[in-house]
Amino acid sequence: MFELDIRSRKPIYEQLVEKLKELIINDVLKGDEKLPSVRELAQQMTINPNTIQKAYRELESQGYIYSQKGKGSFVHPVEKSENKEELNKVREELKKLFAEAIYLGITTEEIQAMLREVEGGEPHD
Amino acid sequence: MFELDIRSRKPIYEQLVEKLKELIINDVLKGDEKLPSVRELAQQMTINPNTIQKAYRELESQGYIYSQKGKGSFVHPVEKSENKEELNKVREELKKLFAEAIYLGITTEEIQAMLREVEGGEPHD
DNA sequence: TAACTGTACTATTATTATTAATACAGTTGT
DNA sequence: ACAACTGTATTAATAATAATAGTACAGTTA
Repeated sequence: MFELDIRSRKPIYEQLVEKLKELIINDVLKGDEKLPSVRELAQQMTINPNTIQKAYRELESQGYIYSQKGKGSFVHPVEKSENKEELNKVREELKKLFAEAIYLGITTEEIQAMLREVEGGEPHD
Repeated sequence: MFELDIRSRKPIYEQLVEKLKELIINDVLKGDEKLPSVRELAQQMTINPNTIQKAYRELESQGYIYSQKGKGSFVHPVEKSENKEELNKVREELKKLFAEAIYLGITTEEIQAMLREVEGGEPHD
């Protein structure tokens, strides 16, 4: 499914959250698609089930997946602008990053080009 | 100078790095301006000097400040696109954030508006 | 019923962050 | 030369967090 950097200083569960978020955002994992079960993924990656569970719990609280006892965990289909907290967090991060990028000398033209590039590749329906 | 969230799960030295970077990027701390000494800042914030040093070391490795034995630590004046590693890291983060923002339903128009906003407020010379 | 699911809990270990106490070398002003 | 600053380095002890291990319970499915 993906790989983690075991010797990174970033906690495993955080890396898991990031990677899964990426897959969901890039529509590799489609809406309502079932994720590997906690135990299954744990075995695949040879890490502890509790660590997977922690990542799933985090993803759920951020609104990216939902879980049902006995059934499994699934990708939360996007209903636009649903998670307001997450939305504002992203807005804040964008502003910070823009300031940093400009500070480092990245031109607004380049930034806009990157935006168009990402925009073009994201018809997630 | 600023405040840290002592009960955040994010390490103190990381918070320090972020805050200082922000001040530098937003030109609150000007080029070649002297930062508080390791011991001084440690006393002000009632945290250990080693923690400050760790943050300063990180900022130096990222190219945001420079330090001189016996003299102090200073804001590194920007010579555009100097730190290529940092540049590419920011580019990568931008792409990820764009994808996430679009996924969450933020329009490209809004993103462009935010960019213009930040752009306008950053004549750091 | 058997074999799956998520979830919760406690205990233990491993890893990392933070503090603490020194020490040394360079700078600055007196 | 001296005192009082600077950054830097090192070692040790403690605190905080991440990760593992083992177990249990409730819901689902065939």
